[in-house]
Amino acid sequence: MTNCDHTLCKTSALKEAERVCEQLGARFTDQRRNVFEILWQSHKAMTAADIMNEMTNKQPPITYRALEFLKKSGLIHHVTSLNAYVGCIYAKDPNHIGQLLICTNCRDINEIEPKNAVSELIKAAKNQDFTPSLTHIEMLGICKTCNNATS
Amino acid sequence: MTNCDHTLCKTSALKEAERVCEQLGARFTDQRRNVFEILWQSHKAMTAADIMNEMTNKQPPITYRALEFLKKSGLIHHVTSLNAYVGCIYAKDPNHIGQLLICTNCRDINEIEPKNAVSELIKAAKNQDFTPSLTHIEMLGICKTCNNATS
DNA sequence: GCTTGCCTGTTAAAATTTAACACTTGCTAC
DNA sequence: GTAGCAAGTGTTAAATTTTAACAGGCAAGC
Repeated sequence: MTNCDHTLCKTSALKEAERVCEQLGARFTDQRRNVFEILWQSHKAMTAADIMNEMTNKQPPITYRALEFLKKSGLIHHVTSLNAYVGCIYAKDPNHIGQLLICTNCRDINEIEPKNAVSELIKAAKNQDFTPSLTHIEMLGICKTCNNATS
Repeated sequence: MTNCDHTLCKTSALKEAERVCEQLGARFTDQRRNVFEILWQSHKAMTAADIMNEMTNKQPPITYRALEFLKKSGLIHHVTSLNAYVGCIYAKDPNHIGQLLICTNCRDINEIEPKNAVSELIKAAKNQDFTPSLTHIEMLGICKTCNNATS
C-alpha cells in the first residue's frame, strides 16, 4: 500500500478498532493500542520481536497477548509465511478473505479482495467435501515500487 | 487424502524423490530419506518436533537441514499456518501452485490444484503491478471423513 | 591418491513462544 | 457504595523452536 494517504488510513483504522472492540464488549486498552499503533505506522510486515522493541512495556507476554487479541478480533493479520503481522484494512468485514501481496524486498503488504478467486477456491474445496473455516492466501513477490526502482 | 492407496502413493513418492534428487545433482541421503519416509507415513501435517521424535538421529540440525533441503527441492510443503510439514503430491511439477485443505480435527491434508482460482489470483496480483514468485493457499476446516464422523 | 564440494555429527546458543500466578481495574448487582 | 466477578496486566521463569559454528567424512573427478 504505497499509494495511500497514510495519516488518514491510520486514523480510520484506529476508529474502526475502537468500534470493533466496543462491539465485542472488549476494551481497547493501552497495551492493545500500543501494538496496534506500532503496526499501523506502515503497511509493512513486522515480527513479534520488531513490535516488542517499540513497545512501552517490552515484556514478551504483553506483546503476545495483545497480538493474540487483535488477531482474534480481526484487526490484524498474521502473515504466516513470514511469521509476522500486519494491520488489516478490511476489519469492518470480519468474514472477508484477503489476498496478501507481500513484497520480499521491502516487506510492504498490499491486501486485496479477490472475490472471483475466492469463490473458485471455495468451490474447489466443496468438491472435496471439505468445509472451510479459515483461508490464508499469501503471495510473495515484488511490489510495484520495488519493481520500478530496480528497472 | 483419506481415499488413496497409500502403499502405492508412498512408493511412487519415493521414486519421484529419487528422480528429483538425481535431476538436481543432489543426493537422497539416509537423513533425507528418513525425514521423507516419516512424513509420507500419512498425509497428516507434522511439526519439526513430531518428525524429530521419529528420526533415527534425533538431533535438531539433522532434521532441520533435511526439511530445508526437501522443501527447496519441492518434495514437501511447509504448512505455514500450522508451522508444520507435509509431503507434496505434485512434486513432478516444481512450479505448481497447490491449495492445501487442512483438517483442523485430524490434521489430514488434501492438496489440490485449483487452476481457475490460481489464474484469478495471478490476474488480481498483476492488476496491482505485483510480480508474484511464491504463492501459499491454505484452507483450514473440516475434511470429509471428520464431517461424516460427527454427523 | 588428492582435491573439491556436499553432507553429516556435535555442541551450544539464540530466538520465539508459553505457563503460571498474583495483582489490578472496571463493571454490575445488590 | 461496595461486594463480587470477569477481563486484563505485570512479572518471573521456562518450554519450544530454530540457527550458528566448526570439525569431520564421503563420493566423484582429475
